[in-house]
Amino acid sequence: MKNSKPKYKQIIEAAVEVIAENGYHSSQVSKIAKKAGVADGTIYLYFKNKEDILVSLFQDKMGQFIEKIEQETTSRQTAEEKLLTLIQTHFKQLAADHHLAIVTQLELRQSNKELRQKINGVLKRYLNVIDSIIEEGMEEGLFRSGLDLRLVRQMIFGTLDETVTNWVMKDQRYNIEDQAEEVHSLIVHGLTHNR
Amino acid sequence: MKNSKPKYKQIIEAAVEVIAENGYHSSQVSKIAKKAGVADGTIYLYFKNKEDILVSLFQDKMGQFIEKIEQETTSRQTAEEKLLTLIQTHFKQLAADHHLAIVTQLELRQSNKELRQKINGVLKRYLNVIDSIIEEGMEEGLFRSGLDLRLVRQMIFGTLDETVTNWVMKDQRYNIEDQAEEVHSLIVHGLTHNR
Amino acid sequence: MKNSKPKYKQIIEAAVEVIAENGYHSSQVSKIAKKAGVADGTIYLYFKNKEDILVSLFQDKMGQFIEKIEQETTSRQTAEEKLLTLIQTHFKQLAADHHLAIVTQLELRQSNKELRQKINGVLKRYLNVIDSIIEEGMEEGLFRSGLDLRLVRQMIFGTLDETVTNWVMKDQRYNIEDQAEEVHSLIVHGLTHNR
Amino acid sequence: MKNSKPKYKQIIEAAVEVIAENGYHSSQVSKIAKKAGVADGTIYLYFKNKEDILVSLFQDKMGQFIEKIEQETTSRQTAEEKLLTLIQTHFKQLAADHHLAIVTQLELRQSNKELRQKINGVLKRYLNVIDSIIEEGMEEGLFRSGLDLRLVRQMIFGTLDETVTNWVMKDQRYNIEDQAEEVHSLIVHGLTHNR
DNA sequence: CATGAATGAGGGTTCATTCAT
DNA sequence: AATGAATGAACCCTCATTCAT
Repeated sequence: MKNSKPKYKQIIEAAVEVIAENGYHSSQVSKIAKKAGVADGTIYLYFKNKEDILVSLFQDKMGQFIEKIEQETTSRQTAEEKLLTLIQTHFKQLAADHHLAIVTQLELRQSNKELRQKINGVLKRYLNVIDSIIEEGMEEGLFRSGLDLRLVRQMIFGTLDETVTNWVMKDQRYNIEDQAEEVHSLIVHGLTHNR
Repeated sequence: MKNSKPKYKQIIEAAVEVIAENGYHSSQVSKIAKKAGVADGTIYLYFKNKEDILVSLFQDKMGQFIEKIEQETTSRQTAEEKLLTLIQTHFKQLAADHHLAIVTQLELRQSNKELRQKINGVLKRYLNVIDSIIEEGMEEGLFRSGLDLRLVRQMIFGTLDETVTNWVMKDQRYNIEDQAEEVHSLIVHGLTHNR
Repeated sequence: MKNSKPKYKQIIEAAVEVIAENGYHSSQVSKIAKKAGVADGTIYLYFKNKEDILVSLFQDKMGQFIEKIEQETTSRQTAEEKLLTLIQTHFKQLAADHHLAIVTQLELRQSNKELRQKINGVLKRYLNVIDSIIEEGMEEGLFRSGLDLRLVRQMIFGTLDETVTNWVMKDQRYNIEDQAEEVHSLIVHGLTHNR
Repeated sequence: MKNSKPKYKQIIEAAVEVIAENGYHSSQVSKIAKKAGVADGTIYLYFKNKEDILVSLFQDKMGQFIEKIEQETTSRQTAEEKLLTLIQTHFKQLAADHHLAIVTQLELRQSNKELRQKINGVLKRYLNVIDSIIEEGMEEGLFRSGLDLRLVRQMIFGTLDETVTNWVMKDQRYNIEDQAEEVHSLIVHGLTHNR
């Protein structure tokens, strides 16, 4: 009675698994349908086309991802603590879902420009969280005032993304959560001596 | 006198243009051949297969790219100056070749895992340059000792890559070279007050 | 009512016709699909690849061919009669299907070694029928004992095959069934006087 | 001075080797040219096209083959002896040139109908030798009069051809010359008791 | 809602042949 | 005579999407 209901979810979960296991280019709609336990045609009752599966997948998973980060960071006091929490939560969540990590860091990047732009739309919410923390830090006087918001955001996101991608490409063989503090320190203090 | 360029070069230049203009997945071998002014079959006298064009393109262009960076940085005195020069040269070169920027930042990422691994092989040389500068900075006492080389490298590369990608995705509408100093400052000093 | 034939059969029949009319090397999959009245892709729902069409065609047609020969021969009393019936049935069946005759005698021989080996596998069953008749004839005392089974089999099959091939190459302009008795006589009695 | 002369021969010998070693469909003109030690274009100074190489090869080799058979058979007294000699010489020559055996029995059969018809033109001379022996045998009273010349010719040629082909397909692992007498006996006396 | 058989467009690669040198 | 770089036509197969049931 309820098992047959959330076909939508079923299909998205299947897509994550199939893409993580087979790679983006070997993830045919029929393979996803099979893994989801539905007929090929059924996919098209829930998704406009194949790309729509991927966008929905990303929206769905990233929505939760960001929500969690929003939750965890708001409870912190200072911008510095919030930033640390953001990094820790970012790492923790991807470490907790190996399939998702592979899909977001490696496989979904192989999509075309159009799809990547939609993906960027989803990411905007995450970037806004980063922006808020930076602005708060500047207001607090903790961070230098006059920072170029866009550049800082790119530094932070670029650093996290590159860090996670390298970890995934190394088959997630080390514990990435252990590196949150050092990454945080690098971002906050840079390469030079902390006074 | 006019077509005296060796076919190999001709084809690589054509590939950059075709990919930049049409996108990775719409860049058929026949389109590249046409742009290069040669027959389809001629491509295969100079390249093993389509992937080989792309790998060669990347090796060729990145080879020059890195070489230039190596040249420019070695003439600088301190690690800090070298890092600034690296960033400036990185930005300057991509700003000077819009097509190449599109190809490396957006289109070539859509390739499959196998090709991306070959691309990473080429990038290694660039990462080594970064590593040397960091190590030099630590020896000089300019940078904190005890930095995790891999993390720092990932921060620097991730930041530059993300910065350039955003600039390309915004259709290169602003001058990225102007941002080199601020990016450098962020990396060296972090978000907090310098001293 | 009219297209009720299963697609599998439809495609095989189309393949025989197309190959007989156009020759092996001009028989593209798309041509077979068109003749069969299905889309190109449909072919691949029923056959693994192009070669599989040809192997299946041969298995299917030769299966019936040999079955018929087995049926007809078993009802005969002596080995000599069985051999005559085998020759008659062999000729009769190919005479009844001109397209098939062209395909088996001329076109399928142009296939590569791999395919020809699979074809030989199918032929084994026919060769076994011949062997049985020879052995029976020797046991009956009708044929010389001590005959080299392999050589005799090769003589019989080689003679029939060459006879049919010549008839096909002469555009099947004479009645090959009329020659069954004389061929039989040659095989059984050789060139010399029958006592 | 003389080494460079018979390019024509050089190319034909190269073709036999290349085809025997690589198979018909993997024997590109460039491969033959390389083995012959000439440039690709040079081939076309001596042969009209690729097919012409193969026809010439067959004419050349079969010319010698048949010549030898003509020589050996004429010196024999009776038709029966001549037939035995024909079989022995046929087997002996192919046994002496493994490459040629592979090419004529297996590889050249993969050619298209047109080429095979030209090949048959060359074989006519061989078939004439067979015909003469049969006619002689009938005149001598050794063979039954009233034999259908074409059928007998097909039986003899079909038997020899099938015998040799089987031997080649079994990688020439046994001595085919040893079987000449038994094959001869089968043809002359058939399956039944020799009186 | 669900199915799954059928569709058909699209592209990398080989290789016989040519021809300027 | 000889070269070999250049040509360009030709084809099998995959897979996202549809639609009759």
